[in-house]
Amino acid sequence: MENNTAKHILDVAQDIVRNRGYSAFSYADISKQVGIRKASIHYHFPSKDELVRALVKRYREGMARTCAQIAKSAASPDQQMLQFANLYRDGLEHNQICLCAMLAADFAVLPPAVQEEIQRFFRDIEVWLTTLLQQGCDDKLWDCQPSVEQEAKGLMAMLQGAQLLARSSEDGAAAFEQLVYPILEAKFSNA
Amino acid sequence: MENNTAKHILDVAQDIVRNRGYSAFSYADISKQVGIRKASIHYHFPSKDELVRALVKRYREGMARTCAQIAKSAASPDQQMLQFANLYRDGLEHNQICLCAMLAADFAVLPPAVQEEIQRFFRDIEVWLTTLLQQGCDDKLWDCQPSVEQEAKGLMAMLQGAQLLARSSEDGAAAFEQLVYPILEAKFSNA
DNA sequence: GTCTATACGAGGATAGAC
DNA sequence: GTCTATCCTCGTATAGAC
Repeated sequence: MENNTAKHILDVAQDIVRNRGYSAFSYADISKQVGIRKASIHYHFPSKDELVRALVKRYREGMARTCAQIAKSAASPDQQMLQFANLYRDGLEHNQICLCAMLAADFAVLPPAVQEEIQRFFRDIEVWLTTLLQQGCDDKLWDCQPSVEQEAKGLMAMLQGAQLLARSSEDGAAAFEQLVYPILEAKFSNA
Repeated sequence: MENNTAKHILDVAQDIVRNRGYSAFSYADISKQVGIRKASIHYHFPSKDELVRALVKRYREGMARTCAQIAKSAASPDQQMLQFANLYRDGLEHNQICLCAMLAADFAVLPPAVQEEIQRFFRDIEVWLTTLLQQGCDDKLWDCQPSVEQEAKGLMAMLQGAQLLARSSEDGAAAFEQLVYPILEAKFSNA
């Protein structure tokens, strides 16, 4: 139980940013939810830029671990694809989209170090998806046209976009499911 | 030439919001670019909420007109689809994504009146795309699975998501093209 | 590590002169 | 219609006591 204050701050900050965006989150918000004063946050993270940079880095590394676990599981490619999509759906149940999807929208106002973390996140995801698609093609389950790379990019775009669209629905998670699942079913089932 | 100040303010505000988001735009920004004082903006738009509401309404109506023009043109369904996609690409040349895509990310911090405008925008787009897809299916050009409605949702999601992803690339317009065009080609060509 | 106190700028908004 | 002047709140950040 090494649940220190720094982790608590990042947890709260992540909730706020995923829900409201980079420009609309403040030390005051964190202060209230963590239960310490604004000034105390600066002890753990000297500036807002540093805080967000650490936040995105942690998020990216966590996502990489989660994806690695999915990949090394015994699940079939189509099950892996569904597990991956579910990562996005789950956040929507609390009105949260992917941290990096939100920050991609805010890209123009981000400090350069954070911009680089975002780019790396999407690169990692694209590589992971490409690998999964390649496996499905090798197993003769799927047929990726015109290429696995192209299919991976298209899938990423659809998932990111579906989250955005789901935000403006009353039940975001349901809207996401209705949009994404039939498409995944049609393209990446193993029936 | 009835290019009054109110229109100038909205033009500038639109550029800023599409580039930086709702929370990161201010009266000071508009003031500088329009060449009037902050206080003068309040004469045209009493509050920030009113300004953004007028902005989204104008954007939605303009988009509806543009789409109507595409629909009533002599262009074939696949050409219409390309023209539609190009609307999104064009903004990226100035680092701008669809106003409503940006505001969908900021949805949680928007005043209710603006939220309703956003929802209406996406509804309008979805109806328009569904109509186009239905026409293509009627003409035996395309085959929409599992349904035209589903295909329309998926297309919207991909286009919105492709814009987001393109933001973090150096050349956003090029990244958008490389992601979207091959997919449109594969699905909605008339060859 | 967390606190109080404070600096300093930027935010939206209003009153009233011109 | 646009200006100056001003208000009040909130933003990040720092100094120094405990």
